[in-house]
Amino acid sequence: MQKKKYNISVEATLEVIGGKWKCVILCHLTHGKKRTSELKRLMPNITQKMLTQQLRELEEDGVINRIVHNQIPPKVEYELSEYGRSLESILNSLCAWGENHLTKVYGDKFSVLEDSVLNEQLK
Amino acid sequence: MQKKKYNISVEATLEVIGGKWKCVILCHLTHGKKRTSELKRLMPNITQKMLTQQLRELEEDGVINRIVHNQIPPKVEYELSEYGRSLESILNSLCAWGENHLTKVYGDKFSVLEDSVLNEQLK
DNA sequence: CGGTATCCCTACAGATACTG
DNA sequence: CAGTATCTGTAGGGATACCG
Repeated sequence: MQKKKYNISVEATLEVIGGKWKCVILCHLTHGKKRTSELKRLMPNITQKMLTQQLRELEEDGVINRIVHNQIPPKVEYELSEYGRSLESILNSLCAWGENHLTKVYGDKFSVLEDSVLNEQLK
Repeated sequence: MQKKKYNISVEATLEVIGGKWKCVILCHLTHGKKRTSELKRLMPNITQKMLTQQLRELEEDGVINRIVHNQIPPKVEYELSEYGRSLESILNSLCAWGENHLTKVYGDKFSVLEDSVLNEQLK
């Protein structure tokens, strides 16, 4: 058997977006093309290693594009591929559900730090 | 700080449905109430320990209900809670995307084993 | 049948240092 | 800036046995 067996189709989805950071990365990319360093700032808790690793896997699965600008200093950008954009509505739903969930759990004042508050987080 | 900090709201969603088996369990429950043993048969690769653990966490987060029938032999059923049903459209989308993805990757004949083929899988 | 309790191990991820 | 390469540690999860 060369093909992996799945007992339910959602497992195939999870194989693509189920990594520890993949949904988060993809969500950020729904807001547009991002440089590596931007992603790192957007995810203060991810390590360089994990970031690269997860990006590679997402690229292999065809949901993101890696754009290398040949220049010094290096500049690499990532964006949702056309195929990856087929995940956009799911990603948006996931974000929306999370927001609503936080409101439900913590009340109106919950602590999602959007892109704005990143300055003081750079430990 | 008593509240966990999230850098993006999808992290809150992942906290609820991001466990290794949670999406799979929830997908099965979108098809209706299920007994513990049914779930185990639907997920041949999950261990009793993980199944119970994931079910407990889903229950704590309020997305599933645990229904205990006081009888011998014991009978316990799980179902999506009302709150959990707010995840249904996401779960369905995840399943649908996975099906489409498998078709894309493997062609029309892919190996998702739906509920039907479970007989010969009970190793 | 459904659920605990143990033991145990490895795969994943963190830290650090280095390269082009 | 972006990305490797090592080393290391730990906690997530497997196997097994047992309980109500």
